[in-house]
This record gives sequence, structure tokens and C-alpha cells, in this order.
Amino acid sequence: MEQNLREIFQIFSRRFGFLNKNCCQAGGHEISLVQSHILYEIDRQHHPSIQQVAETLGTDITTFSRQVQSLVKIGLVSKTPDPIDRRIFILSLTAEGKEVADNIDNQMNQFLECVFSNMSQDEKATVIHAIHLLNKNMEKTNKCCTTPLG
Amino acid sequence: MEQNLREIFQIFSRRFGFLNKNCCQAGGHEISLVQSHILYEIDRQHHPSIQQVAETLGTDITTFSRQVQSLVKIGLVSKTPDPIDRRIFILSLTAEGKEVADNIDNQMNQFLECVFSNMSQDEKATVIHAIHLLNKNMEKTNKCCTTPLG
DNA sequence: ATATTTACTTGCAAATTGCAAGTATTGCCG
DNA sequence: CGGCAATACTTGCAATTTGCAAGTAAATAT
Repeated sequence: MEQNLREIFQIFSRRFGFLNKNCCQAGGHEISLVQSHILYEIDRQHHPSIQQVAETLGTDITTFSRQVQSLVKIGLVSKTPDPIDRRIFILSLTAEGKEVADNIDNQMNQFLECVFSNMSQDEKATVIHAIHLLNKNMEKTNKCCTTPLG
Repeated sequence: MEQNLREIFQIFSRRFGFLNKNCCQAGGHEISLVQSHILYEIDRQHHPSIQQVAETLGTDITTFSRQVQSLVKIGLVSKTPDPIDRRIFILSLTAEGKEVADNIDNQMNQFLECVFSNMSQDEKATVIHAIHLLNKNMEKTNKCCTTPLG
């Protein structure tokens, strides 16, 4: 029963990473994996600042600043100065950016549905419940271990 | 019940990625995330060739060739020509490399145990079972969806 | 015996990264 | 109010990482 915990997570995480990579072209835009993550996160958060998204993704702020610039240049993201605090830029997806993000999301979900299609309803529910459990507990465990999570 | 499947996986995968990143210095060697993945995979496979590991990790072979060179240079990996087919180089961890890989692995598992420590035995078993299910089904689903997994 | 394939390596040139140092705006404290 | 620190973001490098093209060397096919 006490197997190597890391191994099963490592394999799963790698495969999920491949999936993310493969779905990058889904929007017809050939964006990079990093850009895909950024689109995803801007879509998910409610009018986030540059700082917020950079931190969420664990990216250096200067690197992130440039990534955003490139996404603005290709017309997928727009930067709006915060009306209250003008040091801050609010990020949002353009119509085109939203479309790309949605296409990627659909393709991801489609693949995942496909993975689940070989499972019973019970198994599927179990898996979803398990991931929720993991997420909840990983969040709680931020300061538990010697190495803090970023 | 029908929530966004991708989301929960995306969050989990990202967090697990952070964990991997944070454990890179565990061996006292300050290696990069990519190097950590390579050490892990060399350790896991049984005397793999350069080609094999590159493919497993989804890395371009030329990039991978250079990554291996750097790991050889810092003394964590050794390249041995295959006695039967001399085009092939067999990869293995040096004693030091094995130690680094083990340290990282221990730290990863330690953190994961910590995450599980807030769960009941039943919950833990459920999660482990769920990840196994996922891995099994993701493997089966290679050619299922329109976008093939790498 | 020659051609093709396979495994791996190098030459670039482009893209990505992060630290240091910058600007601009806001908040703080006397 | 005025000056000083803090915050949000941007640019200047310089180093690293990346991948395609083109190479070498060994094995396999014809």
C-alpha cells in the first residue's frame, strides 16, 4: 500500500502538461505554452492586475511584463490602467483572446471527457472528488513543510 | 455535478509543478527544473538511452543532448556507449546524481505525506486509487481525441 | 558494396529568462 | 503641505534555453 506517492503524481502531471502543450494551437493561433497559461489565468481571475497573474503563475514580474506585451501585440490581451490606482494595469482578454482561450478550454475538456469515457459514473465521481480533496489540502498545507510553496 | 473538468486538474498540476520547482535545491546542488526532471526519469527507467528519455519528457533531442552534457559536466549523470549498438549512449546516475535524485524524491514525498496528513485513511486511499485510474485511462486514450498526445 | 536509416552532436539564430536599474504613481509621517 | 519610502510596472543587459539545419558515425537494408 505504501508506494511512492510522488511517482503517480509526477506521471499524471507530465501527461497533463503534454495535453496543455498540444492544445496550444487549438485557437488557430500557435501560441506558446506560457501564453496559453496566461490566457487561462486572465480569463479565470476577475480583472486581475499584472502583478496578480504573475504571482499566480509563479513567473518573475519582468518576464511576465514582456509576455503580456507580446500578447497585447498579437491582439489577444488588453491592458487598461486602473482608474483608481494608475500604477496598476488591469488585464483582460480581447474578443479574439477570449475565443482562443475558449477553444483551448474546450479542447482540454473534450480530451478529459474522453479519458473519463472509459470509466463508470462512480469512478468518475471518485476521481473528481479526489482532485478536489487534493486541491483543498494542498492549499491548507502551504506552510506545513520545510520548503514553502510559491 | 458537471463542472469544468479542466480547471481542477489545471490548478492541481500547477501546484505540483511549484512543488517540483521548490524541491530542485533539495540535493544541495541548485539544479534547474528541467535537470530535476531528467534525473528523475533516468533514475526511473532501466538504463535508458538519450533518445528514450528525451521522448519520455517530450524534449527536442538536440536540446536534450545538451542538457545531458551539462549534467555530465557537473557530475550527476554518466553516458556509457552501448556495447551492442555504438550509436547509442546509455544514461545512468552517478553516485552523486543518485543522491541528489533521492533527496529530491524524499522531499517531494515528504511534502505529499504532509498534504495527506489532513486526510483520513479512506480519503488517502481514494485519492491514490483515483490517480491510478486517471493514469491508466490517460495511457489508453492516446489516440482517442483529435489532438494526439505526444 | 552502396544507400538508407538511426542515434547523437554541433552551428547558428531566435526566444526566454532574471537581475539591476529605471520611471511613475501612491501612501506615509512628520 | 513636503519629502521619503513603498508599490506597480518597464527597460537594459547578459546569460541561458530552445529548435531547426546540417553535420558525424554506426547499424541496417538492398
